[in-house]
Amino acid sequence: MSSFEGQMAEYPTISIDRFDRENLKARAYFLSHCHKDHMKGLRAPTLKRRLECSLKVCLYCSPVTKELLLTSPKYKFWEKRIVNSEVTEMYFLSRFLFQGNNGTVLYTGDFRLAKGEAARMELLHSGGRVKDIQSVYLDTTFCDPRFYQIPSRGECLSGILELVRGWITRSPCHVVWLNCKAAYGYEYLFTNLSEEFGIQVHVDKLDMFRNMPDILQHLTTDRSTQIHACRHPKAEEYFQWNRLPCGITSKNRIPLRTISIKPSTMWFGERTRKTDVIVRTGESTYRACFSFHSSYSEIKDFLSYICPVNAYPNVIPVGMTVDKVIEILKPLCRSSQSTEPKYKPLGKLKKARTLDRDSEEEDDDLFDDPLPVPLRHKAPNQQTVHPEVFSTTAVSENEPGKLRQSTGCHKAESMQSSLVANFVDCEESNSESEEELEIPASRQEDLSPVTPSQQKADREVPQWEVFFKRTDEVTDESLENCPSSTEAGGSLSPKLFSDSDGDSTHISSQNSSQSTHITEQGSQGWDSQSDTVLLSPQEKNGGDVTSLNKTGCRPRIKETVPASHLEQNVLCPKDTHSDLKSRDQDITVVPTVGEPTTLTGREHIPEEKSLLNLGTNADSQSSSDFEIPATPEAELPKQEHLQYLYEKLATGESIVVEKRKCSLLDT
DNA sequence: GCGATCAGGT
DNA sequence: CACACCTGATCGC
Repeated sequence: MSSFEGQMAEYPTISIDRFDRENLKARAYFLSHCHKDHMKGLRAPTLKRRLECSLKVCLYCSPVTKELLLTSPKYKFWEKRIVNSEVTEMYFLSRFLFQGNNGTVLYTGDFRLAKGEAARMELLHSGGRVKDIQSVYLDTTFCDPRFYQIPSRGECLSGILELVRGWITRSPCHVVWLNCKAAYGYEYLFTNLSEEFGIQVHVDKLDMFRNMPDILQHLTTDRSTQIHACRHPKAEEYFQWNRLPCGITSKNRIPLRTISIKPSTMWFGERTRKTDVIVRTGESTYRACFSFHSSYSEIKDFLSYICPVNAYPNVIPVGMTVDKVIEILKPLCRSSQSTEPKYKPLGKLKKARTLDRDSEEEDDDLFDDPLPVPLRHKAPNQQTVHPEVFSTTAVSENEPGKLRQSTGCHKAESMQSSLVANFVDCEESNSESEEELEIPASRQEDLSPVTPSQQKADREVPQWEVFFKRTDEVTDESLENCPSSTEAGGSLSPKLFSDSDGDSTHISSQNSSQSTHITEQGSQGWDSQSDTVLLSPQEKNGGDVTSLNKTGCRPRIKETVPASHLEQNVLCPKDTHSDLKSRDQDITVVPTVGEPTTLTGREHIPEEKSLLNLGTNADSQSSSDFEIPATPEAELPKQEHLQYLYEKLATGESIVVEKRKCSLLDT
């Protein structure tokens, strides 16, 4: 369960995966995926009211997330306020990378990345090197030595396929029920099963996938299939009586023979031999290994690779404490690894400021100073916000050719001061106040969007600068003032399965590791296992990464990835005029969004960015970089640092050199 | 009546 | 073990 409060110390004016409390004041929202624990407050009346008053407030999420979100009427009010942030959907994970004056910050969302895979993620690299990441807000669900290793996705999928095969091939009346807990996230499992056996998977509803053909084709509402993933509150009880959640108990008058497979996380210690990706828990019940999150060793591998200055846990595993988790993360962060001086994030440049900043801003200077260095390593959600000024740039990878940048500098007012003012000026009136400028329609069109529906939204897209401003527009008071809104086993081969009691294992993960075949397929999911590789968008047919590959196109493993050229991918909001100014100073949001679930579909979006990645490389990064591991350990003298400095020097910006200190969350 | 929270269960 | 919900009870508005 995510305990992330929604705000990042570096960019406190935006909120991610949390929409309550302090987050009600955010200038922009980001949703990484549609799991309830990441949607807290998203449909609350208070937020809804705020939207009605603040026309600039938008929600950034991937098309797939948008699609799933809007399937529920409860979230319909967001429809016109959703901005497509999809960029590199090839990752199965949903993550956002923010690049701005306060440093490059990565919010991982929930993710699972196999060892070594970070090296293939273009968004994390620049110029053949790992980017200089100031902070990472990490999915630490399994950041506990107890969860040292979790069988790879490919291994797990392989085990499930074999289990299913051993059952459904016995007779048409032998059916399996996939007892899935979460609403989304198992799509890759369904699509792989469907593809493998040529049988669609029965689900209760599939309208949410209506625009995701690659998933849709593998699902059905016809209960006569042999593979079910339907759900019902009393499903377990039904199952006891050989009744599936959808109610059927027989086929052609012949009683069904059913087995249930419950995807659940299985983990193994550092030295334990990994085995049993499938465990038999009863006469006709099994548990199959399945994880949405990275294992302890995967987390460490990932973190040591990106080597950020700071790492903040988004989740505190049960039985752990924040301090303990931090103790684990800290040694993997830069400050503790080398003594080299590191450069602090630069504050906004004066030069940039003058250029970008809106004239209206009053006390810009007050906030000019570079952020106090080490961004506070306080808790992720720090209440005290420092006023900061910065310009933002959003790049959309979608349209390679069109890069829109928006830059602007804003300084933030202190919360108090801005509250009222903003509320009055901006929120109450639909017309944008000075701060929130209207974006020329033409410009907006340029933004990345894609789907028709989105275009509309895009038009209303607020300017990035606004988001990052520190002003808080909403106060309780203001909220109140707003107008109220109107609106069986036994027969299976012993080798394959083991009884939960113990001993026997069945489908060994070790063996399965060889099944590259399966693994490949598995790569579609968001998380790729060790052998799986990230797929490029194209492979998916424009579809989602996740799941799907199967449809016709088999994912190739080792694809080089994606690319998100960060620089290119920016979602960009407004401001054309300031365009290319000092890019460095702008905040770039590079959402690499994917549904954690496997849905990363972009199917509904035609042109898609599929092209995005591939082709163009933005700056210095070339796709070839993937193949080249970016010397993880090479801590320092990074070229990028030098390059960074050169750029700063070239633009006349000031550079602050900081002595390296270890400052991982100072708590 | 609704939402938020907690407990409990799958 | 944990997860990602669900349900139901309680409390407050």
